[in-house]
Amino acid sequence: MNFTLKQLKAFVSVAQAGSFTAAASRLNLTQSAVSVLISELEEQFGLRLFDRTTRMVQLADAGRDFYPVAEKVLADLHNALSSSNELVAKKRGRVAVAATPLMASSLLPKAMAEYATMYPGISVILQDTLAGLIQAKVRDGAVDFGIGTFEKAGRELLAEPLMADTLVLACPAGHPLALKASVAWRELAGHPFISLSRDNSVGQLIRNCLVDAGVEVQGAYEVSYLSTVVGMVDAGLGIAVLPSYASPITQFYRIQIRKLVKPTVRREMSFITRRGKTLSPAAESFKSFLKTYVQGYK
Amino acid sequence: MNFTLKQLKAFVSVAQAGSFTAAASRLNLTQSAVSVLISELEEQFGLRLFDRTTRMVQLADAGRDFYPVAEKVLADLHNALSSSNELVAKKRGRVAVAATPLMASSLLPKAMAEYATMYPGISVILQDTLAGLIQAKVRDGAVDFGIGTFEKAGRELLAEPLMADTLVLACPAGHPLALKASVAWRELAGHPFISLSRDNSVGQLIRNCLVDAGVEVQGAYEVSYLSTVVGMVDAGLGIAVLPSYASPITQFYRIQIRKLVKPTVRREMSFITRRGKTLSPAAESFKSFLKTYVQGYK
DNA sequence: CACACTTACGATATTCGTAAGGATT
DNA sequence: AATCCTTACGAATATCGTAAGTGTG
Repeated sequence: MNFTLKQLKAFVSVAQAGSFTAAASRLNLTQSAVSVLISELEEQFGLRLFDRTTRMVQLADAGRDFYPVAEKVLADLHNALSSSNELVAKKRGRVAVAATPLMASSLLPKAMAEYATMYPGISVILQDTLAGLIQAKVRDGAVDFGIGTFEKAGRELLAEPLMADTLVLACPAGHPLALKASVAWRELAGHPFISLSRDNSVGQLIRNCLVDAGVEVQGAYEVSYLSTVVGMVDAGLGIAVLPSYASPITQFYRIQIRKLVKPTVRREMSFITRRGKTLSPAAESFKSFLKTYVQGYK
Repeated sequence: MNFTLKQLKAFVSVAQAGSFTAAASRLNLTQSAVSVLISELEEQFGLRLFDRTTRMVQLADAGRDFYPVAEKVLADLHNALSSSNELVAKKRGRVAVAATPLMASSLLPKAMAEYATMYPGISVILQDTLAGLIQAKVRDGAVDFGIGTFEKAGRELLAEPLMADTLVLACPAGHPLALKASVAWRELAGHPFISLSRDNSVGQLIRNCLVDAGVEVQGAYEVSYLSTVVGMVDAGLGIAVLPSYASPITQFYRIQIRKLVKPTVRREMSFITRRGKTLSPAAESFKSFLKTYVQGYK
C-alpha cells in the first residue's frame, strides 16, 4: 500500500471537477502533475479510475467504488486536524485542577472568573482537596495538575514554582503589634492566638513555626476554616497567622496585616504535574494563565 | 492539511508497538526516520501525540483521540486497495455478455464452462440477444460487451475482431455433396434445403448469399433454431448451411460438414464495446480468455 | 485547429540513513 | 553502561513545472 494523500486529493478533485485542468488549479498544481498523480494511483490499483476522452473525464466503475472511500478518508483526517486545532487554539477544552481548600476559596475563584472571560470555551473544574491528597489525584490522572506545596519529590511527579507565599500576621485594628511595620515570631508570645486546626496543612505549618521559634502563644481558639479565623480576628478575639494569599479576604474586615519575620516563612506553592505526561492544550493554557495572574497579584 | 500516509503509518505503528525502535523495524525504517515522522505529525497538530520517556512511549490524550481515526483511515485504504486487487486478480467479479442465440448456444457455453473452472469467483451472465439488439445493449451499458457481427460503425461503439466465422455446408451422411472436399454455392441448387427463419441474422445472411450466387434451392423447411436444423439434416430431410462455429453441435449426429466456397463467406465476429468505457477487470479477463479460446477452437 | 490529457526531462525539494548527542534506568 | 529517542547532515530519491507530444471534436 503506497498511496500518497496527494494522490487521493488529486483523485477526489478530478472526480469532482470532471477535469484534470480544473482540478489542477484547485490543487495549485499543473495538469501534468495531476496527470501523473492519477496515473500512479491507477497503477497502484492496477486498473483505470477514470475514463478519459480528450473532451471529458468520467469516473470508471472502479473509480466510482473508490470515490466515497477516498472522500471519507480525507474528511476524517481533516476533522481530526481541525478539532485538534480547536483544542490548540483553546477554543474548546476542559481542565481539572486540584488545589487546597484555601487556594480554592481565595486566589483561584477570581483567577478562574477572569480566565473564563478570556477563554469561554474552556471549562475549569476545581477540586478542593486536602493538601495531602493533591499529589495522589495528580498521580492518578484525576486532575490535569495540582496546586499546592510540594513536600517530597517523587519520581512520578514534577513540581514547577507558581508563587512564593509568606506567612503574615493578622491582628485587629488598633492592636499593639500593628504599630510596627513588621513583627517577629517571638513577639507573638503571650498574645491570644487563633489557630487553624491540625488537619489543615497551613495550621500544621504555623504550629511548627511557633515551635521552631520557641514561642508559646496563648491558644484562644482553634477553628477549621480560614474565614472563621478572619472573622474572629476582626472581632478582636485574638491575633492569627495567615498565608499571604488569603489577605484579600481581609479587605472587607477591619484587620491589619503585618509582615512576620525572623524567620520569614515562605511556602513555595507549586504546580504539581505528572512527570512525562503532556498537559492538554487547555490545561497548559490555564496553567500559564495562572502564572501570569499571580505576578500581578501581590 | 499536509499529512503523509507515512506519518500516519508511523503513528499507528508506534502506538501499537509502544516503541519507536520496534515500530521502525516493522516499517523497515530507522528509528531516526520514525522519530522525524512523528515530530512532523505533532507539528502539524500543534501538540504532542506521544508522551515519551526514555523507557517507554505512551499515547498522550490527543494521540488517544487521533489513534482510532488514523487506524480506520489506513484500514479503509487497505480495504479499497485489496478489494480492487481481488478484482484485478480476477478472484471476484461479474461479467454480462450479450451474444446472438447461436453463439450463446454453441461456442459460449463451452467457453464459459472452461472459464468457470479457471476463475470460479467470476460469474458470467450470458444474454442471448437477437443480433440487431446487441449493439443497443452495449450502448445502454446493460452488458459489458457484446459478441456479434458489427454491421455499421457507430461513434459510440467500438469493434474488435474475435474470430472469422465461415459458412459451411451440412449434409446427411452419404449425401452426394459429401463426396467432395468442398462444395460451391451453385452446387446447392435443386437440393432440398433447410433454412433458418428470416428473423435470424444467420438465416438472413444465408438467404442473401444464395441470391448473390444465383442459386435456387428447394425450400424444404424453414425453422427457427439451429438445433432443429441439425436434427433435420441428420434425419435426411435436406441439406443446410451453418456457421462454422455451430459445427461442434453436429458431432453427435451423423452429419457431414463440408467447406462451402465460391464465394467463401466470412462473417467477422467481433467484440462490441462502448467507446471510452473501460471494461471492468472481470470483463477484460473474460474477453481476453475468449480471444485465446477461439484460437484453439477451429 | 484548438483544447485537453500524456509524456519527457531537468531543477528543486524532500526523504532517509549514518552518526553523534542526550537522557534515563 | 546500556538502551532508547533526538538532532544534524549528506547522499539518494522523488516531485513538480516547462515544454513538446498525441488524439479528439
